[in-house]
Amino acid sequence: MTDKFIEEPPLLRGSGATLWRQIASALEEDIKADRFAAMDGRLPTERELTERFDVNRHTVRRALATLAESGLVRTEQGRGVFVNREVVDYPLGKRVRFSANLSAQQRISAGRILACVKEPVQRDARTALTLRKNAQVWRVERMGLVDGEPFSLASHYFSVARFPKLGQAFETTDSITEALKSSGLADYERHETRIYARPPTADEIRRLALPRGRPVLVTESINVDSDGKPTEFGIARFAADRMQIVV
Amino acid sequence: MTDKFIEEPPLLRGSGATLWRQIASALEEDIKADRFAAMDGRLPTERELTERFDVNRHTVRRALATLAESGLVRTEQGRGVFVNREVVDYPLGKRVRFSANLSAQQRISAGRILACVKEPVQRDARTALTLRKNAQVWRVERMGLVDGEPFSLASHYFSVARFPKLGQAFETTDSITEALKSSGLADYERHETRIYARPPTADEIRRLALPRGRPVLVTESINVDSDGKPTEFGIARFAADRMQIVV
DNA sequence: GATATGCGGATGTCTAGACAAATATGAAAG
DNA sequence: CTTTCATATTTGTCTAGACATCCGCATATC
Repeated sequence: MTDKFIEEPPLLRGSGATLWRQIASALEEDIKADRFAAMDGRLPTERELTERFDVNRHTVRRALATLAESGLVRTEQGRGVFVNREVVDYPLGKRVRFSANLSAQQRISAGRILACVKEPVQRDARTALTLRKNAQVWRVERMGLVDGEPFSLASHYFSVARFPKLGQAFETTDSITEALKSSGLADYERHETRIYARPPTADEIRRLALPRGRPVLVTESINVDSDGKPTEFGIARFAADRMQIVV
Repeated sequence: MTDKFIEEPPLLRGSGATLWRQIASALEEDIKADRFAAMDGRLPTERELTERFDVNRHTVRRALATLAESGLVRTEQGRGVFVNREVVDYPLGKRVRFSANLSAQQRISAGRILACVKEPVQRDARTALTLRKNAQVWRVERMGLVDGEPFSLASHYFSVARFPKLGQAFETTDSITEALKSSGLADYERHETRIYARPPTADEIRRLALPRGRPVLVTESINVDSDGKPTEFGIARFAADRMQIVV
């Protein structure tokens, strides 16, 4: 068949169940069956839905409003209604490892090292890592993936003096933890994290596949080794509509 | 003035701010200033609000819907729209004292002893306090108040054999903890609590100022002393729309 | 006195249509 | 090729009216 919805059963009128509830649950079913994937998660327009269900536009809007209320979809004026990707919890405990926690959420996390360069330390990283002026640091750019989709963009800074051979490690692994281990750092924990949000750059919009007008959530975190000495300064940018930080 | 809303400033039309948002915030302000107290927390009818703001009924309903969404009011079909009294958290930890927790919630708790009688123990209390048949118990009826409003009705049972002079203590205090202390019980903790709900009696409707059709939430709890011996059996009835139990 | 019945008033649902605001798209201009 | 502009599309807001459903209350009936 050419149209998935051509055989839509008519709504039950005057049966106790309201029309808008029936529409909402029909759409909810479609969403959960991923039937809007072909339209990149976009729902039919309100006009199309009025034809599909043969009701007034306001009745469709009532249904969409409840779906938006429950977080299942979001409406964007002038663009359409879109299925919300599921929100990923991002816990910020001292000893929590993101990938381990994601496994608990039945998700697959992965990453890709985009770049690894040696450069003079800049202001924030220098303060965080307590380095002297003009010290050399590794800057590692990494894209985090959840279920294969771009999820985060992170810049990690490490002292070259402390980890002289860290750069080579990233030729064989995409994991920060692995690379640090091969450089002699067995364990670390989160020391301090600051969280804020800002509008995205054009690059972030493209790389994180951000919807128009959505901010990026930024975390700046300092990790320390078992002696409490700072080992890493990281700035991570997240698609704010796809995750929430849990403290 | 005879009408609090007679001088309602007209809504700003075409000023960027939507009418329903202006209506919602005007009503929110009225609610927070307690201006519906004279009507027992009932808002004007939708028809009256359309006249007050000079808009269509649907526009008023849009505003009311958002207020209901945020929990500020509740609508009852065929009756009206009512201000929700704020919900009080009632934690059920072993060592938690209600009044102390309420202070943390910026509320004032108090109580009033309604009655204190000596009588033969009944079934539930006898099981809970492990007393023999026909043993005498104190039954203390107490009304709990939060911010001066009736909040709970509780029956407390204590063994007369264990606390022979407890009855006199309530002539000078309204606090259960105080009275027990004067009878030699310095400390106790919560042992077990069962929770259920049922329709209220006429007396409970009156004393707790229950809205029509609302159930009472009932807790049956056993407190024990530091040796683990049961000291108190209590049945408390709460207005379920004014509190939630936190376990 | 207790029980039905009916009525008015309240909120709930649905339809119909208009205009506003934001967006997407393609044509025209530089 | 890029920018600007007009236009069509899409969602947002508001109005108008009809009927349904639920509630409270007065009245009638047994």
